[in-house]
Amino acid sequence: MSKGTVLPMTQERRILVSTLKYSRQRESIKQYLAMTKEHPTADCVYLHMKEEFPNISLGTVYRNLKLLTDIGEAVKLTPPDSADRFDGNTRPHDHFYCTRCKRILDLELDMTATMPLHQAASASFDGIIESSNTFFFGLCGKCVKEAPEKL
Amino acid sequence: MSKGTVLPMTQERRILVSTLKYSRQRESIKQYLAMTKEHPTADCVYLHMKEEFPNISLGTVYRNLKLLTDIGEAVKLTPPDSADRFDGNTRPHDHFYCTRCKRILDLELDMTATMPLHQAASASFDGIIESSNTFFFGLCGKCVKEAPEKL
DNA sequence: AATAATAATGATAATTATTATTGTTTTGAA
DNA sequence: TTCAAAACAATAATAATTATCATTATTATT
Repeated sequence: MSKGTVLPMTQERRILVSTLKYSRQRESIKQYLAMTKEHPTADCVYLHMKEEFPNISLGTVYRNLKLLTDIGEAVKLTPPDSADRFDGNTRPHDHFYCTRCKRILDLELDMTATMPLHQAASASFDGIIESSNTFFFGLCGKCVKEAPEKL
Repeated sequence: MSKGTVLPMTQERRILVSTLKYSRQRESIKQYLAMTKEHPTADCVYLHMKEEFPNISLGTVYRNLKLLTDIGEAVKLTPPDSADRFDGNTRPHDHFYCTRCKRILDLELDMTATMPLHQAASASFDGIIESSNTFFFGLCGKCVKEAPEKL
């Protein structure tokens, strides 16, 4: 099965999806997520949206981020020690979380490396594994360069 | 390098560790984490501790969970859609999060399966990867049995 | 095009998880 | 036994997120 962070759609949400109405705000959020590689928090998305929609409400941002996540047009990431982040790249991929600068970076891993993990997990488990997300921790290249002595 | 969820100890915390004083509350929390397989939340730990220490404060539980995590005697897990969980099993292992019942289960994976992942991640990355944690999502065996029709 | 139905919005209140503060008690070394 | 440091309980404060509600925007229907 596919590897990734997309959670299964619920029955309730399926109904909601069928009656989805267009909104300029949601469209703009989707577009922003699609182009950025920053993995922004809800608040960060909010600040960006304010440039286009000065009156946009933070609740609207949260509502749409959840909606986009539920219908599989965005992915929610939950790092330790900070707020949730959102990623418009919905292809299965993993992430690196820099413990110094708190940035999240995409990691497109080799399929031959990820398959055995999924296989091993399924083999040693009696339930059904639908997806997975691996968070790698350490120091990003930028942080290593900036202060290599602090390793 | 080792695989797991233990974040690197900070300088500040290292000092704290060197002057650590005994406390019955912390000892009990540690013992509870060591024996349970439930991956309890801070609040859940708090309720258990109340049986032994009726006056224990939730703040004390949080403080000690963070301390135990920092000195590597516990591991903090950050699932999506719910509060942080704590695991007294500090050996590197991954987790399964049931999207239906929200339980977290331990997954001891085959090393030959996890190594290529770590290697692939390191190879395609210019920083330093110190550890990782994979969250698998799906339905646990119990949920599949209880309602197989709802797959 | 006017109208009706309803989904989405902005404003804001409420909730949840977590951290910080403060005064008191416990611990362990001198 | 004394004393400073650490841990405590109680509680206030903060941050992130969700819920409520009256108004506005979107879509389907006449």
